[in-house]
Amino acid sequence: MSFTLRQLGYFVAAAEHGSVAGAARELHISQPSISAAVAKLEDLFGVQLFHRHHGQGVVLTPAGNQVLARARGLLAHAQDFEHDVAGLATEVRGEIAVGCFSSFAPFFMPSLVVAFAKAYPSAVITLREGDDETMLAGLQSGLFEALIMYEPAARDDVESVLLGEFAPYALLPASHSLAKKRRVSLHELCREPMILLDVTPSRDYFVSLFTGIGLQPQVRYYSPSFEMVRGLVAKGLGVSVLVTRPHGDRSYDGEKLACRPLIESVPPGRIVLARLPQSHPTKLAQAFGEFCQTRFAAYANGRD
Amino acid sequence: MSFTLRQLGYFVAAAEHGSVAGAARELHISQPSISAAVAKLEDLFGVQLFHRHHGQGVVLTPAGNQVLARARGLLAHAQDFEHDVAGLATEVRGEIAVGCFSSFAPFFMPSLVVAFAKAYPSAVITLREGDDETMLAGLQSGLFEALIMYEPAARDDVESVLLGEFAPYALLPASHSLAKKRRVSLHELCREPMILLDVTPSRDYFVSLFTGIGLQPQVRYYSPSFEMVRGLVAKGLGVSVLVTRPHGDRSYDGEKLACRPLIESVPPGRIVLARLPQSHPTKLAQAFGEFCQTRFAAYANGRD
DNA sequence: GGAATCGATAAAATATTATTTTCCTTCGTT
DNA sequence: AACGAAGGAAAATAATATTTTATCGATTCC
Repeated sequence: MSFTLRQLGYFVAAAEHGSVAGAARELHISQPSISAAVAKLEDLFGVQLFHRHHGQGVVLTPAGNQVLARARGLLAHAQDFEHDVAGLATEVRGEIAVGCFSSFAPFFMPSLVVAFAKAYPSAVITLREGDDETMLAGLQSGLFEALIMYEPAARDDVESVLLGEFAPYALLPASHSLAKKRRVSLHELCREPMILLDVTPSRDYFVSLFTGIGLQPQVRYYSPSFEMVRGLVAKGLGVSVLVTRPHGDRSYDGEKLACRPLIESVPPGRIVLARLPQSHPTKLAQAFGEFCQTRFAAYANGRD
Repeated sequence: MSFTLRQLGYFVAAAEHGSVAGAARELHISQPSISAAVAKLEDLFGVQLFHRHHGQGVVLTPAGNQVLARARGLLAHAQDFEHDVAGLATEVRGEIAVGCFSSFAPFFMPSLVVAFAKAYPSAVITLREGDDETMLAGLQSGLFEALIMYEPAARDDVESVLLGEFAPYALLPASHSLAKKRRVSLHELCREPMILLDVTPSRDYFVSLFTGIGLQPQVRYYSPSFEMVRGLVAKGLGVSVLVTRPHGDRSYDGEKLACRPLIESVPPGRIVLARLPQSHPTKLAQAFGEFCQTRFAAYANGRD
């Protein structure tokens, strides 16, 4: 690619003016600049573009005419390109890939995607979900720009903002004696067989609720499936502690469940929006971040 | 237009390699060149294009991905442009505007255009005709690239190559006594009333045939129309001298004409191809010039 | 732990682009 | 015919960009 967009622009200007000097005046540059640019193009292309009529401007050769038409097209394309790219930094549009930790993806993401699409019609969200490590790796490798997940251990290559804190609750069979109380304590729960949602990093969080106050839960079943945990609890095989809570209080096979707040004041589950530190994020990425924050704030007000 | 095609190319290469250093090796330039180009683009666009993973290449940001797609498009367009323009200098295609002196345009141009179009199917000839001065002015102003005309007075801003020499002939009414001879002399003709084709520069040429040998023709009618001259001669109003000769020997109103060679050896009418001196003519212009020369050479062999 | 790879940076060298000045040609005017 | 104005080209110089040659910090692989 030997020629320059600038040279093409000078050539087009000269052609439109029928005058090198006139084009120079319009572009606020010196006349020899244009003269040199045109000469260089002619040399590069091996084709004479103008007839020089001394003291009386320039006239396109037929070849110059054909070059002019194509040059205009290319310059227009370049301008479109610049406009589009500049738009990425200044307008909320384009595509944004978002990741979400699987466990709570179905609780937040569908409505969030819809609401965001409504707020920013010219933006497109691409969604991915997966386990904690996969998602973090994907974020780092640029697979997506934003990741909604439980607050990870502090790291310098990922920055995260808190979206909301969600208090864990006890999950009991509806018929369980503890279900008669309005609130249950971890001490009471710890006497029951425990059914643990076996997903990183939730697992460690749930266990830490007990160990944090010196208790040691008796885990009877480990399951990586949220609904499996609910099913096991519903059938009376044990109790569990969870954070996210679906709308209905029945397991997939129809058994009734009871959710009760914990008596103890425990550290809540902290859901964050994680992003790679970027010196120049797109406007869309910024808008998505702000949107998540305000939306989760509203969410917290409505629930807590 | 602040960015450069070169910068875009470097960016695309880096994106394709997932590595600044790798792209540098492929392009046979130094690694900092690419690093700087990408940094400049990011600065210009206000958008981060790559995530830098130290010691492990670069990964496109989602924004970078969108820029990449458009950059590829623009670069492809630029390459097409370059290819097309280069083709003007190396291939016989495109458009060429050709002028022709009206007087003999209908004798040569239709078949010449057809033959040229057949020889170079991807070339297009645009044809114009007019009087001598208009045509020369058009050539100089770049209205067309080539001009077929009678040899003009020598000038330094137009170069011309001889296409063919055409001997003038005497045009007589078929019933005229001179028509009984195989050849006629200018002296004999000069005794008849003369009907002169009144077109520059033909007029001066025809008169000079007589004055060149000390004769003074008695011009009865001046007409700028070739067929008018033939009609007047056919009706017995006088005789004429012409160069171009149509296929039939009848005037428009059906009267019969006779054409006879001149006895004297006179300077022939010289038809030339005139062009502006161009340092870099298109391949098409060159091809047209050569085509005209070979075609007129064949023409001369067949006729003279 | 050490070698190798990758990307960013600083400084020097090189190219490219702009500007100023001057010259030459052509055109319109006197 | 002479003159000045306008337009373009050429040469010299100045200002910018780009490229290269180092060098550094960070990371991965062995």
